Amino acid sequence: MRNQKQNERIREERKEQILAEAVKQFAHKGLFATKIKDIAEAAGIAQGLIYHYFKSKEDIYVEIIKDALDKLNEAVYMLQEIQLRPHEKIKTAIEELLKTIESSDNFIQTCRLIAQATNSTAIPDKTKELITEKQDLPYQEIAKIMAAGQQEGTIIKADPYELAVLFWTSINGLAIYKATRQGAVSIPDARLLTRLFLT
Amino acid sequence: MRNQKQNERIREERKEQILAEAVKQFAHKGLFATKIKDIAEAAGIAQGLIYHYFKSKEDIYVEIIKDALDKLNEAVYMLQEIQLRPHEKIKTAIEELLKTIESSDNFIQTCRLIAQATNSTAIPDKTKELITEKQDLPYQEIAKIMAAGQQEGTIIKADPYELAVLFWTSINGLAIYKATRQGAVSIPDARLLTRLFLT
DNA sequence: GTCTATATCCAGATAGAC
DNA sequence: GTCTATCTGGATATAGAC
Repeated sequence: MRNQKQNERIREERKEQILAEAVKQFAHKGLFATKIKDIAEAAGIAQGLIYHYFKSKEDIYVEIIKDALDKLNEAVYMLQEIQLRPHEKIKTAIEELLKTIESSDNFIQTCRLIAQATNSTAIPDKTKELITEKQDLPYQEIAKIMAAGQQEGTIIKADPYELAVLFWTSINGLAIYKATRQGAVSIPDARLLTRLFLT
Repeated sequence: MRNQKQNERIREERKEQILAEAVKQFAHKGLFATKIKDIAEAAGIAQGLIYHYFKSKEDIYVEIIKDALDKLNEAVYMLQEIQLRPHEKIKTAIEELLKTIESSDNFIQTCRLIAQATNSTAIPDKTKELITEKQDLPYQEIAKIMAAGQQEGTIIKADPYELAVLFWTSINGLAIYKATRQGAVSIPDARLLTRLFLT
């Protein structure tokens, strides 16, 4: 039936619209300081309508954190596919990530959301599970690449996982830095950071 | 009068005790997820008694964030005093900071508090002012040292402030990393990070 | 100084009209 | 599907007894 299909499309669109506003609010203020009213107002709908689309505020949050973690992991998987030698993978990864930090609000929001969720014990249990489940993969993948590069003698000798920790904490730190000083901030050149890992 | 003095001492002790518990709670859960009841319970006192010592939850928070920022700045000032050549200052600073991250909960809590406050727009105005007022000093100081080291040819050529950004975002990232995985996590060796700045 | 009891408010969630 | 009105719980903050 035509109407049913159309209704479903509207429903999906509304859901996306609510999620999009919720992402912004959560990224800027966190789970507890964000009020359902804020999200509704930003989306230009009545406060009660949110509950036509989501069971609770927590539900929205969980879905958003899940998306954020998935997005990050997906990016890491893509890195895995690229046909490059290990040290070149690290180099391009850093270049791309820093470029994304400078240009895209989306990625920064993802970082902020994950940082907040990771840094707070007062998040829903579902969120905690998602984090313990999905948080480690990026570290593992980068560690693998580091180890491979060490075999080729192009990556500095050190515990690969520690290098991965350094990799992600730097990237993450820079993303948060950028997020908290909107406007003209200069992100360090990718070559600086690359130097940290290459022989 | 003996009684008055004693009362004042008790008053100060209670205040410190409340602040100490509040720091823990805020560091773990943030301003909005932390309830006055939580703090009171952790301190082993009645919920209402908090208001005998502080005007509001926000007031406690502001005082704590102020202390955290001051503590960081104080550490930076101490670095300034040390009689060392620039590249050695950077080296010792990294060593000391990483050592502190590994051993002291205090410093990590400070990092968490500042990170949360910096990363959220939903904090009290007083807190915002404190941050804009005190946040930049550590970056400036490290940038100065970097510039001095460049004069001597011991620090890598790059914008000094960008190097400072890299310095603090790395340290901060590692502190948060450690905070969120309590237990056996290995922080990268200081030499790795030092390598990033020295020629 | 400390506690218990309570006023007040606000936000999440529901009910029901359109 | 959307809105307005409302219920309800919980949290901040205050009042008053001890």
